[in-house]
Amino acid sequence: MCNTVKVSPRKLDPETRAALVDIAARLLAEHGAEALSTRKIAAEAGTSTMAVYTHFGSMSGLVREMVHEGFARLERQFAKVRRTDDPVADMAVLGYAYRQNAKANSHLYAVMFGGQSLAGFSLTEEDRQYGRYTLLTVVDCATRCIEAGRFRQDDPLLIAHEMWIATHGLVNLELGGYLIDPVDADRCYDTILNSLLVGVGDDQRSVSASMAASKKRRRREVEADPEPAEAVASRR
Amino acid sequence: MCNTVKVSPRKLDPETRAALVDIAARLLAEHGAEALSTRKIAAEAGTSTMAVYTHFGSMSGLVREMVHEGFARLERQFAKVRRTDDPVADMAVLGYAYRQNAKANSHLYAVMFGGQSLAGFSLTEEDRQYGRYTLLTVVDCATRCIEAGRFRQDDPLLIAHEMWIATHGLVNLELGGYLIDPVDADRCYDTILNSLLVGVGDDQRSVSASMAASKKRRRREVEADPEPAEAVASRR
DNA sequence: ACGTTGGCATAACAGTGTTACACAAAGAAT
DNA sequence: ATTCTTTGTGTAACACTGTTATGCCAACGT
Repeated sequence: MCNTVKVSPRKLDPETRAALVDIAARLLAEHGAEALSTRKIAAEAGTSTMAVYTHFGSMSGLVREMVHEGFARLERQFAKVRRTDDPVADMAVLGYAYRQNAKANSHLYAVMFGGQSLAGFSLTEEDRQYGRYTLLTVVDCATRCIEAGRFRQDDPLLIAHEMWIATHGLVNLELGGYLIDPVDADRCYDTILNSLLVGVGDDQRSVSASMAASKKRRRREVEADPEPAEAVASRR
Repeated sequence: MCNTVKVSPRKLDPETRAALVDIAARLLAEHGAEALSTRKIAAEAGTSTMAVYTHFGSMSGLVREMVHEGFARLERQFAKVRRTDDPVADMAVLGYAYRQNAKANSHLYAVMFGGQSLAGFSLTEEDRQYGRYTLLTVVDCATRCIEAGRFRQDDPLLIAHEMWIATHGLVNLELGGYLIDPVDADRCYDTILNSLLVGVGDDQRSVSASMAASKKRRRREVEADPEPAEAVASRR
C-alpha cells in the first residue's frame, strides 16, 4: 500500500490539444509567422495561454507538433498516388504531390525542411528522422523502377534523394517567388525531371511517355486544394 | 527667398550604418535568429535602438540590407570563379561556390531564397530582382557552354535555372541536416549535376572530365572560409 | 464520499519592436 | 563669429511577446 502510483486525477483533454494544433496551423497559414502567438491561439481556443504549456511544454513544442502533422499530411498525399505498372510515371506523380503539398502548407513547409526557426523552434534529429521516413515512399518507388528495368541497378536511396533534392529546390524557389514568366516552375520541373530520369538509366522515349501519363493522373490522384476539414476531424 | 531648400544640417553617419549591418550579421550568424534584436544590436554598436530606425526605418529594413549584402557576397564568390575554355567545369565550380557561400552565411541564406520571414521581413519583388541578377553569371556560363558546343542550342536562362534549382535544393536540405552518411551531400550533388549536364546535351565522357577538373579548381577559386574582415572593411 | 492531484486561469516578469518627445549637434545664413 | 534651422539620437513609454509562479477547482482513485 506504500507504492501505489496515483496517476491522472484529471486527464489532458485530447480535444483541446488537437484544437490548439489546428488553430495554430490556421493562424500560421492565414496570417503568417508573426500571427503565431500563445495569446492569439489561446483566445481562439477559448482557453488561457497555459494550455499551450501543459500540452506542449512551450511554443516550440506546438510548432514541433505542427511539423509532425505536416509530415503526416505529406505522407497522406503520397499514399493517394497509385502504384501502377509504370513506376516512372508514379515517380513523377509523387513529385507533383510533393509540390502540391508544399504549396498548400507553404508556411509549415519552410519549417519542416528549410530549417527555418519559427518561434524559436529548430529541428531535432528525431524530427529529421520523421521527415526521412516520409521519403520511404519515394525509395520504394525507385526500387520498383529498378525492378521494372527502367532504372539502372543502383542505390534506390540515392535515386530517391536526387528526386527529393530537385523537387525540393524547385518548390523552395517557387514559393520564394523566384520562378517567373518565361522560365516558370512547371517548365523547369519538366526539364529537370526529364534529365534526372534519363540520368538514372531510363531512355528518353519511355521518360516522355511516362511523364505524359503522369500529367493525366495528376488531377485525379493529387487534388490541388487541401483536404476538407471534415476529413481531418473524422480522423481523430 | 521662400523656396530655398535647406538640406542636411546633420548627415547620417555611413560608418554607424555599416557597423549596424555588420553587427547584425554577426549576431545572426553566431547566435541565430532569436538573438537579432534592436537592443542587442544597439548595445554592441554603442548607440541606442533609435539608430536602427533612423538608418533603416525598421528592423525589416536592416534585414533587407543584410539580404542585399548577402547577394553581394554571393556575386563576389561567383566573380572569383575563372572563365576558362572548359565552361562546363566553370559551371561546376560556380555550383560549388554557391554551396560554399550558402554554408558560410546559412542564416541569411534562408531569408534570401527561402522566403523565411526574419523579424517580420519578407522579400519584395525588388529584392527578388536583386537575387535574379546574381544568376546572370550562371546564365553567361551556360551561354559559353552552348557556344563551345558542349550544350545543346537551348535557352541559357532555362539551363541556369536548372542548375540553380538543383544546387539550391541540395544546399537547403544540406543545411537542414537531412543529408547524412551513406547518401551525403557531395555524393548527391555529383550525381545530380552529372545527370543535368548530360541532360542539356553534353556527353558523359566530357562531363566526367569537366567535373574532375572542377574538383581541382575548387580549393583555389572558392575558399571555404569567409573572406577576412579587413577585406570587407577596406571595400567601404 | 472523500482526498489527492494535476489541468487550467490569473497575473506577473523579462524581453521584444516601435514611437513620441526632448535635446543637442552640425551645416547654412547672416 | 553668431544665430537659426534642421535632423540624428537618447530616453522613456507603449503594446506586445514567451514563459512561469501561484493558486483554485474539477475529476479521478480509493
